[in-house]
Amino acid sequence: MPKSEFLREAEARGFIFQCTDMEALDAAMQAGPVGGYIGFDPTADSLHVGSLIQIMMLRLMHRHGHRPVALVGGGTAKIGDPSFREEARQLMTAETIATNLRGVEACLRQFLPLGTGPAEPLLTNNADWLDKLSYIDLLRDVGIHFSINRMLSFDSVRSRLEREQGLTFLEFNYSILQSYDFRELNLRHGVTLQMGGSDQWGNIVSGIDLVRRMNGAQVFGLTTPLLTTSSGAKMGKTAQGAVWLSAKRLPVFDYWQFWRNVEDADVGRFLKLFTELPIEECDRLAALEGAGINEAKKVLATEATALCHGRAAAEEAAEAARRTFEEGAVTAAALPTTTVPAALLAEGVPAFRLFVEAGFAASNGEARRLIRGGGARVNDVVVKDEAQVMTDADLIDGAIKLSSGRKRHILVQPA
RNA sequence: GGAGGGAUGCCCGAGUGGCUAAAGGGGGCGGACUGUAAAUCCGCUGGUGUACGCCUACGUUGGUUCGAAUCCAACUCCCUCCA
Repeated sequence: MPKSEFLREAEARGFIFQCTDMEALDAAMQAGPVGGYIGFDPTADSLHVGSLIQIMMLRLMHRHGHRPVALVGGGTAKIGDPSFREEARQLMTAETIATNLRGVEACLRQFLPLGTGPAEPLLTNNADWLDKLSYIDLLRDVGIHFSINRMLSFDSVRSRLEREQGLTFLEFNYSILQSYDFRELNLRHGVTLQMGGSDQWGNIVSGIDLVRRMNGAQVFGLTTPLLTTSSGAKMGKTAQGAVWLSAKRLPVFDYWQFWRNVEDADVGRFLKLFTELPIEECDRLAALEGAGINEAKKVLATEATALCHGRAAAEEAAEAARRTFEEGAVTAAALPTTTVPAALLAEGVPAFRLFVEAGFAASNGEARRLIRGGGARVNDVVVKDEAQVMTDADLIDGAIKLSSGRKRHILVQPA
């Protein structure tokens, strides 16, 4: 049982999967503030729920007086992490990386009060040092510490080698650069802990080795469990795709809904991981029986959304959900909205077309099937005829509410 | 370098000349039941069109045939074994 507050709470909340040296890390954390970092690769212009456990970990550190460091992989993104991947990642262009970096940083800012003071969360970019490396120097200074034999033995790499897809030299170097990051952060900011998902274990351990050899410092690694839902699905994937943290990618209402629709069995676990309510409160809510658990889900949704998008937006989403689901209101201001050319409605547009415009169907045929199946509603009235024509006359408060199934709603406005 | 095997729809996977828009499963979407849950049951699941249809699709290209996912040739990629 760890003694430091951070590790105790992290363990109690379910953040810890593996640690390289729990006792020593515990001792270090009791002795004083520890700098710990997590890397985020800019593979898209927003992070998604899959990275949330890492972000929450950084917040948890901060709350306990340690210094969280968020590293964005502006440099490593040029290579792509091959760990546990079946195929090589598509290489990204410099412009894509730059765009993604801005998006990822914005996501991190949503959660972390960044600053430069010794106790404030720090944001760094490994392009700052990786871009400057010279190949020969790197080989001599860093390469000499890596054993190919050992690198080949990592699970994350082995599967790639043993199975079909090969592993290019480019990708093989990812691990070395990530290790080098640890060393740089240790030198520059005194970081002594690297955290990450359990799939990062191999990379983290390599980094610890490198820091010991190059800097002569003892540093630590801590991984979080791979999160799945109770029914085994990978956390954070929904029908629509990833659950994005950026409101540009996923409306706040939908983000709230994601948490609201979590399986019963996951509520307690998620409350502890993705909200900052006291553990006892999480346990109390998770213990609610039957339909009562829905109250816990609402708390989860609002709390988790508040951390991501702010309290006000979260409350608004909760209210929109209440009006939509509990009162059956036709329009609720905070529902996601989209626009269609005003001319469409002025001239009259078939309902199926509108469902396509709203993104509820990928093709006219799919929209027709939705209507045939009885799952399409306009202003809460089931659409019976696929050819039904919508016009300006269908606007209510300047918008038409489209619903696909019980749960997906959107307001369509002419523009 | 040599010898075999393989490439099918979002994924897995059946299919060896017409009955194949292509079995079955998964996933997804919708419906029922419920609690905006899970489990279960039902329907749908290439595009276009109201519809007979038309278009696109079984690694790529070309060929045989009235007709090809299925036969032939070349090419590309992958796997296994030998050296």
